[in-house]
Amino acid sequence: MLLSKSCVYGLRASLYLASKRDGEFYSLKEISKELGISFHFLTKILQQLTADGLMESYKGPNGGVRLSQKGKDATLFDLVVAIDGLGLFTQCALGLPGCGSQEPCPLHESWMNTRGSIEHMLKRTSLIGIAREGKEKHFRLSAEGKFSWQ
Amino acid sequence: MLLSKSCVYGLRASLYLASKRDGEFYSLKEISKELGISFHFLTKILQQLTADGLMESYKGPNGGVRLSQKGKDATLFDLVVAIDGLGLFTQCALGLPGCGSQEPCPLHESWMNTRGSIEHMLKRTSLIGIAREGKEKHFRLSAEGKFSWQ
DNA sequence: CTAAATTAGGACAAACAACTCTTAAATAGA
DNA sequence: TCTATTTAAGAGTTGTTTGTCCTAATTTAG
Repeated sequence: MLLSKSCVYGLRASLYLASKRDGEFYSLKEISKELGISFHFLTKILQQLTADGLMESYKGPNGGVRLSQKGKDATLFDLVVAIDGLGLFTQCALGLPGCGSQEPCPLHESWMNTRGSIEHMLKRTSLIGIAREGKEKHFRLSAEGKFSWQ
Repeated sequence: MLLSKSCVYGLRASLYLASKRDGEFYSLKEISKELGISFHFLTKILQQLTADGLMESYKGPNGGVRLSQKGKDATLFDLVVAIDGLGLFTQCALGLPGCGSQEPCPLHESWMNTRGSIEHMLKRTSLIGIAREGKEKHFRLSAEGKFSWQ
């Protein structure tokens, strides 16, 4: 698959937060339930995004997580890189180290283009953009339809 | 990563065979050594391609594998599907089951396009096409440069 | 101050992908 | 026929990803 499960869960949780009231904290319990993601697993992933500065967390009753300013400004590319790293956008399609225009593998040229189009797609898509569009078009964020845009 | 290691190894071995003398058998020992791939692991992968009809094998001294006619006609898409399956070309970027134009996830439209461009790239690239081009341009198929086009 | 709710963090378990090893079957050649 | 060479097939091992569980640490409310 293109993105790891961790990455997909992180993206969906981020889109969830982007769709909610700005500045408020939402508990992991609620997010995991509405999106149908394992609570403990999601905790790990969002801890990573919090450590990365894309989210802010608050402990205690009525605590939870929310997007930081950096998170609100983020594109999907920023989130993917935060979780899966840059590999998808830098590595050779055939896994050859040092593949480049100097010593290209047979797929180098084609893959550079395709890879670029993936990167471009993720970079031009912002969290808040999707949140805005999602409210009109009622995009899905969960398998069973538990989640709905406000 | 986009493709599994098994898939990448299968692709590289197929490109290896496409670059060699047509109709001759090449031993897995030789292929694995020149491409720097574990012998036993490569064996498994090429067994799969043989079972799929993309390669033919011959046991005993001077035995080995070669591309079948189906293999010679194959595009990279055929090989990827044989090893990694159709998932990359059918699944939702956010892993949501039943994602489609009826109930799209936020990435559906964009991902359809990107996914299509990956599919198109793999479908327009044939093994023999690369083998021909590789002899001119000396593409790399192995990490340490053990392999060279004839 | 105490209890409850929440995230943080580590250890653990299960599933899968990647790789290794051993034995069997087929074939060629002496 | 016998031996060496090669693919076939299955079992086993290792490592990574995914998922679970338990114990802190923090904060709110009573």
